[in-house]
Amino acid sequence: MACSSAKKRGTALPTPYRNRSATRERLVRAVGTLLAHKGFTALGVNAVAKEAGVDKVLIYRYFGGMPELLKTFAGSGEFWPSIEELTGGDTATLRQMPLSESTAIIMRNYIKGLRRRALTQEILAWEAVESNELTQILDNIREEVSMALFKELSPSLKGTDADVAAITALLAAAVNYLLIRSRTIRTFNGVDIRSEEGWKQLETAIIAVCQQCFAPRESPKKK
Amino acid sequence: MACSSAKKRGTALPTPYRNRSATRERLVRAVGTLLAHKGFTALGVNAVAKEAGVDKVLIYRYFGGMPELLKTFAGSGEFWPSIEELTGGDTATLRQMPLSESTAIIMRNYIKGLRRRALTQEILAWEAVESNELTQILDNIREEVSMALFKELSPSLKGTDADVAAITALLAAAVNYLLIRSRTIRTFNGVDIRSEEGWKQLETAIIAVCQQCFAPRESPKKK
DNA sequence: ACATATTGTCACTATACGGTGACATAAAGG
DNA sequence: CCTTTATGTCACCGTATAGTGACAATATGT
Repeated sequence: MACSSAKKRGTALPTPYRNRSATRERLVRAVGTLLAHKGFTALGVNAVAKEAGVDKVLIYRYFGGMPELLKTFAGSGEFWPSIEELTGGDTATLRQMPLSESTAIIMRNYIKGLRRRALTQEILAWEAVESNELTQILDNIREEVSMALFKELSPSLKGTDADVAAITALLAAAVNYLLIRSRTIRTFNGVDIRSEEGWKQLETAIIAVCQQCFAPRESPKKK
Repeated sequence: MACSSAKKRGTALPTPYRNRSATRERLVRAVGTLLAHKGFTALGVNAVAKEAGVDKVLIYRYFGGMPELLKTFAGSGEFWPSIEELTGGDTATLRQMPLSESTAIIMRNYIKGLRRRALTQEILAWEAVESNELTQILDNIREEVSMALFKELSPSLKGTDADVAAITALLAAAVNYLLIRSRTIRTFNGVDIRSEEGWKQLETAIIAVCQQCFAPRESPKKK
């Protein structure tokens, strides 16, 4: 594709820069850098074109508009932890564990995976105020992954009375919210959500919740 | 709006409509209705002035600008559950309860109090993307209330090993997030966050977490 | 080499925004 | 009564946005 076309007529300009796919890619990458750098409030055709160093009309020519460009951007990276990332790779052994253990591992990987994705955090904040191609794609992936995880852990689900879906929903929602808010505030409920210690604190709390709520029944006293 | 003022100079029209405080109030109320109706993305001097039916220059004359108007609006209503609302009124009896009970009550009141405040939910979403006079005030109130609650429950805090601050932070954060997201998505982790049943499900899950994690130690085995 | 289609630049429209100055009109006070 | 002050209306400025048409420069195919 990168047809680094030969010079044609004379005048060697070392700039064979008339490459459609290259500029397309520059635009897509510009979305990412702009999103990570300035946030989504600054994301518009003018800003993206300026960041990419090309004319904004090419956004319309090559993508049809910002929505399509966003869609392309959404497919250009991994914005969400995959099942492998969440489970640590071996779902087989995870399935054998008690639910209190497996959910703790998953939540720990979830925190780690999201904390290192600055772009995803930005999109998470975006999702709070707007629904567009990008956020919908991310929402779909999230829901698919969680459903697949439930399927994966289904044998473990029998051993508990707790509402696993609701409790894990709460924990994941809490992580999402605190990540979003850490961009604008420092403490939430007295917890420092900007420091490493604060997140260690939250992580151990989450693991404690998993262990307390999903603990295997040792003495089947009731039912 | 229809300032049916007298036509020309003569004759007393029964419309003494040159009232500063009245227009001030109209502007403040316009912020509320606009915020509840169109969301904060539509909140600007032009929109507020149009909604109030007055000229936007009065926003500058009477308030100095949007930030001050927002500040006034923030002081014009109760956007956050008070301690009384969260505790149910009698903090004395609450203090006697085991922590698993008192936190459950507080969380239940928190959900109820926030679910009925549509405007607060809008501001919560706003906080995800921007920091302004209104959101800062709300953040301060929230932190103050939570700190006051901790003080109120301090006698109960001795009886547990759990990190009460971290766990309650998680639960409150989860409620905030799910309320925000319910405006744009229907299900989160398989839970229907738009239905009454879904929130009942979440509420029982939260209460279960409180009971499991803050349960009083019956058998003091360690320490 | 030439004609053609592609790639890119520029200028422009229309719209909306925050903000300000000039001016009309009403109330208040002498 | 007339003057002064407060209240409200209007027109405008500068800026930024999304989007489009015209045109230059380059690559491509014959």
